[in-house]
Amino acid sequence: MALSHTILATLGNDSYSGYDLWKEFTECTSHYWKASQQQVYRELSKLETQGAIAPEIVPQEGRPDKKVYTITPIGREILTTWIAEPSEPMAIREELLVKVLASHLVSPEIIINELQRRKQIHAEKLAACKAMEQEMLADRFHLSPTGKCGYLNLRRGIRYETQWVEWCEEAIALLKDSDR
Amino acid sequence: MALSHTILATLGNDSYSGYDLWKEFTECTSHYWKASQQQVYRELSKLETQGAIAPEIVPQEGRPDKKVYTITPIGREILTTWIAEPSEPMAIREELLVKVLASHLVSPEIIINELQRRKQIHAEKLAACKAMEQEMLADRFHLSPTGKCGYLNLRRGIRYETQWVEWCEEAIALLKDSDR
DNA sequence: AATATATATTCAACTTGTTGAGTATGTCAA
DNA sequence: TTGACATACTCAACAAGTTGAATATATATT
Repeated sequence: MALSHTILATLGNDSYSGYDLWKEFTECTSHYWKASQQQVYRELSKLETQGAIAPEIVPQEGRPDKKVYTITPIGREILTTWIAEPSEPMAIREELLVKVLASHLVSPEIIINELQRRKQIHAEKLAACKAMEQEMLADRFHLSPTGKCGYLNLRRGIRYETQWVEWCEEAIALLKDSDR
Repeated sequence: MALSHTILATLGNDSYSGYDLWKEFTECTSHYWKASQQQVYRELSKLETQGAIAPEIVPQEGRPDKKVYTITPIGREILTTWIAEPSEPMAIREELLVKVLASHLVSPEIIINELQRRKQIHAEKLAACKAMEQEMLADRFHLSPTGKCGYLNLRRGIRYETQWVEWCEEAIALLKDSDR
């Protein structure tokens, strides 16, 4: 939807290579977006064509050279214009909710097992987020403007995972009840 | 990602025309998915080709005729197989989070105003969801297997909107603090 | 009578996201 | 020394999602 803006926003905080960006977007702590390697590289080459980002080839020892991208004034302009635009809420688009919606067509154990598995996944993510929050709060970086912005994203992640865990519990309880 | 499955899941509960489905997917109470008219009609024609759904032309007075689709045994088979597969968590992919991530590049008022606007939107959605919950709880339909599934989706929606409101408040407070 | 809104569907072009393969270098452990 | 893994990037094909327009009928408002 707006991967190019997400890349620009990330490059607004620091310089990254395509590979580094991809890792950012696949890590579980990156709650705001996800993207495949191919998508990241494609968007980077588009942004480079637009002049929004500038590459610098960084030779490395023992590893392939990497292209490190930095945001340009043009890119910064695109980014700040976009930030100032109002943005509408996005849909959840969560498969699990769709499955629950029609789960009366399958035996309750199937969906209860799935809900239990998902609860576990979200509980683990939540633990990882909370650990990261402790790290952030420790180094006082969270008090800087950039740090605060990152911290708020993490806070959203914590709330998000907390809710999933709670909802899974609620759903399991209700569906188990109908089982009886 | 899986709009066809979402359509099948919806048709698993009741029969719908393309237009009715589109309305379902654009209503704020449909928390699980959203889709454009064009997407809905395209997926419907694909599903019809597959034999997963069967159309019935319903003549109407004073309105264009409509094609009402009903799920077939083939469609039910596709749906139940899909429900039984494990599904991984989806990314949030929320523009507002990306904007907050780079919001230190713009003046704080811009992002605070946007957060206030969004808080308002989510508060309204939350109120609508809660009203719908009261309706559901009143007619005892929520005790049936199909009703429970729909109710759980609504509960997820309530939790989702609640969290947005709370997070917006937290974000506004933290960013106002840095303003001083 | 004209305009706006709601119902109901279809076509075309485009952007974004997914999947799979392919190239290349280096580290670490069995 | 073979295999697994991590770094680093590219190409191609396809599926899914978005945007804009077009067609048609009926109701409500101005």
